[in-house]
Amino acid sequence: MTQSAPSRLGDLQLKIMKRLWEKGESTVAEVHQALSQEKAHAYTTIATMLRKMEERGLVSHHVEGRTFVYRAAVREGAVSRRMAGDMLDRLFEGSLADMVSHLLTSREVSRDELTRLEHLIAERKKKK
Amino acid sequence: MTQSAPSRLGDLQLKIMKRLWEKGESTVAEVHQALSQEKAHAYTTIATMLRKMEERGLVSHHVEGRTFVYRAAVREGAVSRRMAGDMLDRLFEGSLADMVSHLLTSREVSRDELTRLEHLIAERKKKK
DNA sequence: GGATTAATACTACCCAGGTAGTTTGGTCAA
DNA sequence: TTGACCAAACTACCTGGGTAGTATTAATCC
Repeated sequence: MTQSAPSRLGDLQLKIMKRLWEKGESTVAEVHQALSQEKAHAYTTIATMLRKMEERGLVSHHVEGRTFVYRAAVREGAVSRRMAGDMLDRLFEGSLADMVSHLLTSREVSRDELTRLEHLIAERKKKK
Repeated sequence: MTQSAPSRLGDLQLKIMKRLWEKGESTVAEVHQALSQEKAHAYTTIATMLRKMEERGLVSHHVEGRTFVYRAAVREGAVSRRMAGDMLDRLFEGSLADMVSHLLTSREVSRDELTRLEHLIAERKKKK
């Protein structure tokens, strides 16, 4: 888990990472199985993608018998933060308030979410 | 401005769009000039990119003398919302609170921003 | 009129994400 | 021991973003 988090991941890559983060480890077959619930992929597509991702340092593998067992090589939090931060900078010049403002006008946000947000902000303000 | 906003734009494309949103209209030379402050691009790179973007419906042009004058064909707000919303769904399953939580832990946020955020949330809560 | 200039058009790459077929090699059961 | 099966390896292709060189064309300046 030393690899620094990338600021961009493709759709498929992100889905694969999510599976690995959730399960800790997975074989190609398991990842393929899991993702195929949502959309069909060829087995080899997943295998190829995992190989490419390993080259990029996103995942690593060890061998069990003759099957590869993959695990994430970057932490979920780090990736989320990098990607979200990147977007924040690219689109809103780093202004969190601008981003939230845009998202609030275009999306349904439950009362519950709003309350959670209030608490987050209040909490953060206290620490300053 | 009928074109529906795309959920992904490359770096260069976004920078070009920002220039067009800001100025309303620009020639290739003007866009090239503006972007070259930050990083050098060949003139033809900008011209090619604009042509590709027109194919995709992101911009349109009219001719003045023999130079093309480009303008945005999608609204800034629509693009920001689409892109930010896409990211929100991809990374945080749509939970705004999760996203803000992550961003608050990893970034400097001024007291001022926090206050703006508070107001945004409060405002939104009232309207529910 | 011919040379220069400045604009677009055309063409060609590279790279990464995504997709998947084909090949190879090991394992296991009949 | 041979054939079926399964896993990885290899190869190839498409797409879109990014990059830029070369060709063409039209105006304008001497």
